[in-house]
Amino acid sequence: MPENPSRPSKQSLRFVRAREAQACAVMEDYVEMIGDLIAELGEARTADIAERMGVAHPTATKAIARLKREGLAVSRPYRGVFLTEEGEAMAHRVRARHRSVVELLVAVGVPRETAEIDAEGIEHHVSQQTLAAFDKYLAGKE
Amino acid sequence: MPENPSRPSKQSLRFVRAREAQACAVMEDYVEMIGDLIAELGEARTADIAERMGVAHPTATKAIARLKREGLAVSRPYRGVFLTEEGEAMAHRVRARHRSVVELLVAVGVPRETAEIDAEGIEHHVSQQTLAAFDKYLAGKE
DNA sequence: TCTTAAGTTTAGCCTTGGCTAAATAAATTT
DNA sequence: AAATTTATTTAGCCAAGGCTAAACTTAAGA
Repeated sequence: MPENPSRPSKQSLRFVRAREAQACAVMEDYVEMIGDLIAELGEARTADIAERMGVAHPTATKAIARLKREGLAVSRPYRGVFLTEEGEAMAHRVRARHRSVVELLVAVGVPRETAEIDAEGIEHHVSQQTLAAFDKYLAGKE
Repeated sequence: MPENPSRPSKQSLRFVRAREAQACAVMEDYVEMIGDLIAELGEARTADIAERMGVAHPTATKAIARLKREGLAVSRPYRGVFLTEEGEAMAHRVRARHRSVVELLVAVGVPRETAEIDAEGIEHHVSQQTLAAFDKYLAGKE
């Protein structure tokens, strides 16, 4: 069997990795957003989540269902959404990474507003090692 | 009508952008890969494309069909795939951007091997402005 | 309280991008 | 030339993540 996607060749590894990262991206975004809303407003409602994510309500509802299924969030019907400990932890991690990515982009000369936009897509593909390098670089800058 | 996904709020813009970028990502990867294979081997066969992208044959076949539908590639049944002028142009653009992203990551201290992996996901979210900033930064470092 | 307004969920559709299994075509070997 | 191997495509499945329209709950106002 010369072809076996479960044991990818050296060449294809980075594509497989990128796809894996992408699969987490949406969940990470929702978790972070729910964290933000709770911090700001005390609770995260479907409508607010949808509005800020730029999607229709039912899309947010589906995403929330998936978060619950994966143990990242909890909610009772027609009530606000809250994060589990695991969700909370992910939100913190994601928020910190987001900040580092934005700061690094700014540090190398990207306008802040552009950095904010691009970071939203970039952050999900920044590995531990790369994040560590970013933080070290930023620490070295002052 | 307070909610209208087609005119996203300021808050949600960056998510909409990230989703748009993601939608192009797969096409960009295939186009670049086809370009690589043609450069290396003179033609791009389905099996080779699939192998290097880390997917099963039929997945590559489907992607190729979409490339053709969008005017980026051409092929006759059971024959190799080739790029249109538009596809060629995209391949060049993507390749250049990829190089810049890798070099920037290396320049800020990311190990080259990690940079190669992470760049694969990151590159698709690097806007013109950010790319310009990267190139300027790299030129300054020379 | 009862009606209306606002918010949430459910139902059902679409596309993308994965997959496996089967059919078909091309190339190679005997 | 025929048979076998190799390569490609087709068929059909699945999940994710979009959407709209309709149903259902909750909250608010008359």
